[in-house]
Amino acid sequence: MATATVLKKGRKFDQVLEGARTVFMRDGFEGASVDDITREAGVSKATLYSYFPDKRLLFLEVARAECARQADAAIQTIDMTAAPREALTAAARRITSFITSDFGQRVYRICVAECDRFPDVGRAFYQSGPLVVRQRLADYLTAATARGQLAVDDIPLAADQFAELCKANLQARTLFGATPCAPAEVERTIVGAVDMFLARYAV
Amino acid sequence: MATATVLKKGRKFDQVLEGARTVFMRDGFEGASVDDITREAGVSKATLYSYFPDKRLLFLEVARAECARQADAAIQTIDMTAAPREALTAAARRITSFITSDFGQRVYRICVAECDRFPDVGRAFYQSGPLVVRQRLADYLTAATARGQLAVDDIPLAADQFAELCKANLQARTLFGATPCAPAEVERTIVGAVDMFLARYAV
DNA sequence: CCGCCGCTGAACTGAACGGTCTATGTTTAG
DNA sequence: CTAAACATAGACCGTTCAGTTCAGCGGCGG
Repeated sequence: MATATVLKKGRKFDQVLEGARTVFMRDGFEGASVDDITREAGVSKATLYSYFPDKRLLFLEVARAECARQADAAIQTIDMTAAPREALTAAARRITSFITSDFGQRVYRICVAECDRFPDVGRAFYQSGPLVVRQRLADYLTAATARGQLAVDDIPLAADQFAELCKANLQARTLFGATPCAPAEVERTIVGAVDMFLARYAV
Repeated sequence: MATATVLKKGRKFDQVLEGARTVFMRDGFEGASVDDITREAGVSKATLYSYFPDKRLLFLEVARAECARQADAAIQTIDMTAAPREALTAAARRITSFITSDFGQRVYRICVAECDRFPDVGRAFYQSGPLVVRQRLADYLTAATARGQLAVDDIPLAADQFAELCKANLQARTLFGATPCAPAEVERTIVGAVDMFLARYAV
């Protein structure tokens, strides 16, 4: 990759990136100081600045890597041939577990906070997260509809609706720290999402 | 109110709060400088610090006021006696218009970003926003179910589901600035939400 | 007319932070 | 073995910013 070649110059490159990841994820962009990052990475400031021209670019690189990681996690495909209830339940479980995970929450929080300052980060997150999920779901819905297992007229809308149903209450709760989400509640949300979706789109 | 009495001392109090509101909403907590706020409020720094011991407390006060304002807006009640389709459509229109509004988006963004540093802000937002909507919806669903117009078993879940369906794609899109949301799309989301909800819970 | 009180505006402090510079290893080529 | 080239640590610099201080101003009650 051209950009990576431009950046990567020494053996401590990954160390810097890893330290930056830790600190940025913990403290956000403004909250993280470059000194913290060097300490965390076990690297000197000059070393850091030899790899990245400034803090902003370092953050963008970390964000890009996180988005890619998220895309990888999301791409674990839905079983395209499974019956609707099974396929949707499995998908819902994946989505809810990401949303309630510490990692998912931190990424979301930072992207929401910083995509004002860094529009690229917001777009990258959206495209490598929600959009991937939406596309996967849409693919499945298309296949299932073709097979006559579902009757979906507006596929993109249905995909969005299902993804959103999986979040019901869970995302807000974890994000604003009102009360922790019990596993039973997650399960209830999943079943509720699948039931509602099938009530609307089953043949 | 006891706390207000402790704080309020002079005629420029509201001026300070208003200026702080403007700047915090525009720039967030870290992004806002106290000097900016005094300039915006047309007030000296000493005056500001005579009302609020520090920036953090000032922010909390602004956030509390914003949450209250949001609660007021949300409280405009659903017509409890209307038929499901009309009542739900009206509710959906209120919810979507708040979500896609500049104001709603800013409040949400700031709360998500800062509720790590200020857990109180997160909780206040949740309780005076999503929770109020949820309660209103639950009240309506209870009434409509009693009237035999709907058949909802798990009322809190159904309320969350409906609120969430209204966000489908709209919130993520506006938040991450991928592409603006056309009014037609909002309408499509509203109709989709109501259709799906009724498919699941109509008698 | 006096004294009080809220307010002003500007100067100041101390700390934090992004970014740079220099002195000191460390590696590699000849 | 030596010297050039590069990597590194961390002191250092300039700036920004929260919060303080203080001398003075204007209006209002007594």
